[in-house]
Amino acid sequence: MDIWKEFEHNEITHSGAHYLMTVHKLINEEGYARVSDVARSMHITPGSASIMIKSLKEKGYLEEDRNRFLRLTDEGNRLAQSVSSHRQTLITFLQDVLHIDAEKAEIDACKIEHLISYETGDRMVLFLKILLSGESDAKAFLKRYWDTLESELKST
Amino acid sequence: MDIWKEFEHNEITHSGAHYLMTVHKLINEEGYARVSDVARSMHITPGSASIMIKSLKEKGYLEEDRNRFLRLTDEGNRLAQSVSSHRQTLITFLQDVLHIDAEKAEIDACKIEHLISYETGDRMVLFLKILLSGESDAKAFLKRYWDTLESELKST
DNA sequence: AATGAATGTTTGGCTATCCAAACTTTTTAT
DNA sequence: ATAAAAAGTTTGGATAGCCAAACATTCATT
Repeated sequence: MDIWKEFEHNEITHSGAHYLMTVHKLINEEGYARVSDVARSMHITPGSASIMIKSLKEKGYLEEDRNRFLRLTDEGNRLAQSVSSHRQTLITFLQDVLHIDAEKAEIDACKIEHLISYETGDRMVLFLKILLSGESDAKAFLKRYWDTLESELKST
Repeated sequence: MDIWKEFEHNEITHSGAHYLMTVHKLINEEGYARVSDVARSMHITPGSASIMIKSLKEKGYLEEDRNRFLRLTDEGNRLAQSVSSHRQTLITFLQDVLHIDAEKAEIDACKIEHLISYETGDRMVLFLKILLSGESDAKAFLKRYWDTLESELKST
């Protein structure tokens, strides 16, 4: 398969990832999540949510009890956590390292959180851990980057 | 607009970016690019290429001369170069810094090259320039990351 | 100029994902 | 128990982008 065609072949779609994370969030914050709760929270119509949630159930990421309360399966939970963790890692890198402003950092992170591989996610976590560890070499390097960035921004 | 819905709102789609980069590549390597050349190069049917190329012409990224040879407009060229440069930057970061293997690095880079903002792209270029400059602090930090990575990989 | 190959376009089908609106089912409150 | 509200599903329409196959056009060679 051509590399550029791999774009479609992901474990989860962007939309699917956000459904799972919304269910997770609602259960944590409200204690439960039904189709219409998810729809409200995501600002989509109940019709769209109904269809997408059916498909996520068929894919084994969501379950529903007798009273139509949604639950993440183990697989769904694993995926939601993986995507959330990728997002957090990316936001940290963009915001705290590259110094992209918060709004743009969130948008970029949200766009790519479900697309990066586990490997990339894991290595970024390690990379950031060491980069932000406070060790003198890391601190010196970061300062050099930030200073250079600042002077480039000033000269514009 | 909810942040997660921004996923769709990009200057160019993944597919569109690859059409533009293919036209660019073909013109450089073969001297010209027609609909069927693009289709062949991308391993898609001429029908799909015909339709997508029509839409890229309507969007002002491609032009066709009297003999149906395709050309990038200034806008198309700018976009193709921007996406290519993002890709190269991402590959460098993933491969030369994080030490992701070449194949995985290419796939990840290809998935997100058209999604990151100019700002992120620019800052990554600067970040990499300083990180890979050979200065002692950067070198020490990188070595620490690589050593830690290696010992983590060994312990698995 | 005529024929066959190459090239290009159109049509209908498929998946994903959204919306609006109609319809059904369940819950709640009287 | 019945009416209203809430929740859920279905249907039809839209966009993006792919394929297959039918169709149209252009080119190249005799």
